[in-house]
Amino acid sequence: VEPTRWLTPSEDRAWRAWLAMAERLRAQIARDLLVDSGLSDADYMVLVHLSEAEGRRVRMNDLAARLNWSKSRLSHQLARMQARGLVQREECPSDARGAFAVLAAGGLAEIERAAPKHVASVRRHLIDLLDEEQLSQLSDIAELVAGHLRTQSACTAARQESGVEKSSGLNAAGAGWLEGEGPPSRAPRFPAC
Amino acid sequence: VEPTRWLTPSEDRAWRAWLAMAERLRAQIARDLLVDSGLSDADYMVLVHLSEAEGRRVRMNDLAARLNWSKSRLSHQLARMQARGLVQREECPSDARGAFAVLAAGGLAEIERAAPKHVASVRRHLIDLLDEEQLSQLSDIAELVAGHLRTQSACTAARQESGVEKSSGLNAAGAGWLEGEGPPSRAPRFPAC
DNA sequence: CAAGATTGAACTCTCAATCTTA
DNA sequence: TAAGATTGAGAGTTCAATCTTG
Repeated sequence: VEPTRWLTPSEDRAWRAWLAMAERLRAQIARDLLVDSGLSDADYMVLVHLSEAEGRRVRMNDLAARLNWSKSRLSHQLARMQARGLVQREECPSDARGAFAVLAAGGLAEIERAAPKHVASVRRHLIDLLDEEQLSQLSDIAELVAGHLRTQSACTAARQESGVEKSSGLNAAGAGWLEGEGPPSRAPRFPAC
Repeated sequence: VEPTRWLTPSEDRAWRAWLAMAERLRAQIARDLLVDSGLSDADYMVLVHLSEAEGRRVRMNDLAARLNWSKSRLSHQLARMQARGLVQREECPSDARGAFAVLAAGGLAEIERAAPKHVASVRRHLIDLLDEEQLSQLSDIAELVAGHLRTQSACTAARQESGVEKSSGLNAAGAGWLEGEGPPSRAPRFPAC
């Protein structure tokens, strides 16, 4: 068994800070959106992607991929949005199996109404808090991490084949505890999820 | 009506990169945890907080606050975990209304088994991808943003009282479109949620 | 059979109502 | 009455099965 490289204090700080930011920011912006515009973040994301697409229509499969959603989730979500007049479904001429999700007039109206307040919310809780340098640091870090997760299957496969470590050459000096020994003091600190 | 300050290209880049990182990282680490250890991220977070607490017990109210969860969510979650032998409930001697969530033997065993693989997952998908400088940049940014959202009620109140802008003195030169005009080209780009 | 998409059931989360005690 | 906590119903998500077409 290999020794577990626990997180160093500064790594743990980064991880917990990330967790707090991710959860609170997501929750707050979703809350603002719902209160201000009556849209869930799922609703909004669908409307954004459709509004940006050529002809305001996207194949279901394609849309699910862009949103990183399962087909099932998208199908249920669109059924609800269709019932509210935000989107429509259309058949695909070139492939009879396929279906298009199409932005309906009501959906366009909704997102046009919602967008200004949503932008303000994003500014208030994130963008306007950061200076130019921090903004570009965040972009770089986020693109790096997201890019590394581009292909989920590759990551999962890699994890199962080889051992768990050696993911990159960046391993800092291995300041950590040994497995079985656990984190030091009373009240052990496991890394938060 | 005030003109909407849309996101500049570099701001939009940061926001979309953040969204992609947040969603993919959360999903991947939750997937790893479930496959490797049979725990949901909610399960794991509860176990972490209980394992770190004095006496491995936390008042329900307190635990809900630390997790940023509603009382209702925590109550349901603990009911499920209790049925699996991960936690127990105990009465509070000093306040008969209160209840403690207590880490059960099974829960301790589960998190001890899960933690090493979880740390490896966190390293693989985030920590080991960043150098020391990026790690501290991430910590600083995340703590700043999370700290600003510390008091959700304050934020919500502030938004409703005054207008939407003027959140801080950091406003860059207002490169944006005017309201009603909308984003420029065909296929308008609204800020993604 | 594989790919595109939908369906239903089980599970999780949210919201409002409820119950008990300070 | 307010605080701590639970409950049940409704909404959203996931998982496996299904249906149709390439």
